[in-house]
Amino acid sequence: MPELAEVEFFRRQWNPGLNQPVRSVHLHPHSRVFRGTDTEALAAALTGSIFQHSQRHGKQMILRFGSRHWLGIRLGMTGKLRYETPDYPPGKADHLVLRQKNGSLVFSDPRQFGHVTYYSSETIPDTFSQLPPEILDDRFTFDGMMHFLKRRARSPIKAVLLMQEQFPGIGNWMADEILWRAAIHPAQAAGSLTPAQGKRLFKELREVARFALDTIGHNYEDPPESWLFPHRWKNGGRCPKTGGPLVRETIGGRTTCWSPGRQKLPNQDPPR
DNA sequence: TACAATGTTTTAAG
DNA sequence: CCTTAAAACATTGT
Repeated sequence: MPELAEVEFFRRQWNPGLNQPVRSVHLHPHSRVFRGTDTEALAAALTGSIFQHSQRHGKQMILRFGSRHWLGIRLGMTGKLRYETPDYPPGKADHLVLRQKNGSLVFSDPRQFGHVTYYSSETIPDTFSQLPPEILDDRFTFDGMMHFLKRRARSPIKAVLLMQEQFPGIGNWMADEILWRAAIHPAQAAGSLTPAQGKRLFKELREVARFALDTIGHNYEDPPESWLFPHRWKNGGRCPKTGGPLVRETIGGRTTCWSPGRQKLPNQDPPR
């Protein structure tokens, strides 16, 4: 479910528990979401510790408990963070529940593509601090982006936008929204973008990320009707810019929506 | 029933 | 070693 701004929204859901001790930890030890992590150590470490801080980078979150305990959380397709009552009874998909005096911090994920990892260290784990720059960071540069596109020259631009090592936080709906705004066909080869297309892509990446964080990140409201977002899953949906029909097709392994009247493939082999 | 879902990770081929 | 495409993961809803 979640991309950049949705992850930010869910991160905030646990804010009521900040600066409060965790009284007890409830988890399903063999749940897939804990793959590769020591659940006994996690439970022992967090019991009695204070929830100090949380931050997000792309779709990843890191939370600090006490002085040397960290939880890395990724939400996968269906993960959520919720704040429930102190005696909230965990449901089937509630893999982790941290009980506090005033409420329960709940991580749920029916599909279990999400991931919860426990780290013990004085400082923030390298796996988090070493992540590539976010879209809105000054270190995310046009030249760096174009270099990455050249390294993925034959892949459809849609597939390249989903690569977290260059575009942290971008997911399926954001990629479609950005390409639609930039008037680039999602199947166009990443290495064939003109400098002008690159400039538009770079601009729209930043604008969509900024707007999404400022709106969805706070209250999960849907983007406005003037965006592609509200129209992209509707059968018979129409492009808010051209009024023409929208098309859906699998590109880069994901269902992709675009406006053929606006997003055209460059002519490669004009008929003789 | 069959298929698709706002996501990674692994596997295999070129 | 690098890029690219497809399958796999597990569950729910249409």
